[in-house]
Amino acid sequence: MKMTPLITSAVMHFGEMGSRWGFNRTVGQILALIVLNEEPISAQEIADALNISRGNTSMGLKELQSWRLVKQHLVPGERKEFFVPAGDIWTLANRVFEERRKREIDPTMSLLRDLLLDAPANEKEANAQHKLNEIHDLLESITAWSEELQNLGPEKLNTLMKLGSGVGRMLELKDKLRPGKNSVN
Amino acid sequence: MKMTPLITSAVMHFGEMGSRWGFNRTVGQILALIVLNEEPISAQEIADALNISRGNTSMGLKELQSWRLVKQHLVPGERKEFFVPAGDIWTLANRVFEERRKREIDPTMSLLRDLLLDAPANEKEANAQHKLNEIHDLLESITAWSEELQNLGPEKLNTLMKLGSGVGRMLELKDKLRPGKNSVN
DNA sequence: ATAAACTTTCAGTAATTTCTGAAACTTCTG
DNA sequence: CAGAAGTTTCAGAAATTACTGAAAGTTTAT
Repeated sequence: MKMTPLITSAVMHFGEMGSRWGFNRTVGQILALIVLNEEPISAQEIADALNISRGNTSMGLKELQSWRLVKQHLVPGERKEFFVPAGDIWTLANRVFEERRKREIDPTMSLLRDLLLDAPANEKEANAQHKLNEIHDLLESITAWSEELQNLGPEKLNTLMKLGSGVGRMLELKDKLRPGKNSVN
Repeated sequence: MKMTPLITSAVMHFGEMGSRWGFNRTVGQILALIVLNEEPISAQEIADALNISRGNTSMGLKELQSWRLVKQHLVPGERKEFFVPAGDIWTLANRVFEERRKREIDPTMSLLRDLLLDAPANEKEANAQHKLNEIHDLLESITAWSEELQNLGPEKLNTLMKLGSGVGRMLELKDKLRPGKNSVN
């Protein structure tokens, strides 16, 4: 399980970036290693390759499973558990988005909803509530959007992508085609 | 500068979430406080309201300025510096996206480009490079997409939003309307 | 030029997060 | 069922990150 120089660079980098992506260095490294290895890899091999303790490896794998980024892979005849990516790159990216949304947006939405229920005690609070409401709506849009894009799937998303700045023009086109209607539904 | 209970809850929550959004607790609290206060607020007032040291406040404000989320606001006749949000909620959200992209995606894209330049040393590396290439392309799409959506601006984005799952159908519609063309451009 | 009012910096400390490794646990095999 | 092969847990240690507060710096007024 010695890593080639190329894989080492990539794994180290994903470790550094890990913390920015919502998990820690080790978890980032483990993920990179699993994704870049065509063969399933055992926990012990991971610990050896990355020079980390077996315990830490176990925790990292647990976290990656909770993010649904890696899954176990049973090799017939082997006692150990092996690990493989939980899907292709597109799937993994989607999972990261989803999990991050759960951790970064949902709790805030929930708090904002609560705070908006109470009647404002005074002028100051009324103003703050207005701002909070704006934030709430924005987060709601972002959530809806990201779900939308996910459902679209990679192919259609790519079509839309290639449209580039044409998206704006297409929206105008649509309005001309179906005057008086605001939705295709 | 005593905070009302509502504002306190919101500020505390944004503090907790701060770390998940890419900055630390204090920075999150300062941002919330500035956004929720209609009046410009001084560094000293912030330090008092949040019970943090003047030094920490200064560093937090510096960071928020580096994210382009707050800006200074000179009150005529006052010696102190006051602070206000650097724009409306939409603008602030965009800035957060942009800054995070710079920190979370750009460095990886750059590394990936480098790693893809070298010829693979063996079978293993060739496979890894293929995966890295997929990741690179995905990140590129994400970047292009987010720029696109930002340029669209909130109004058009909302139109698109309301379309909901109709976006997919609209793409098909487009293809029927302009057979043989793959772009509106 | 001095002093007053304010801001920034940064060395040291405090708080938080991550990692280790030994012990406990689980499964399989003979 | 004993023990071998493997996994997980978790208390304490190590590493990292954030915070304080005093000293240095800046700007304005007189």
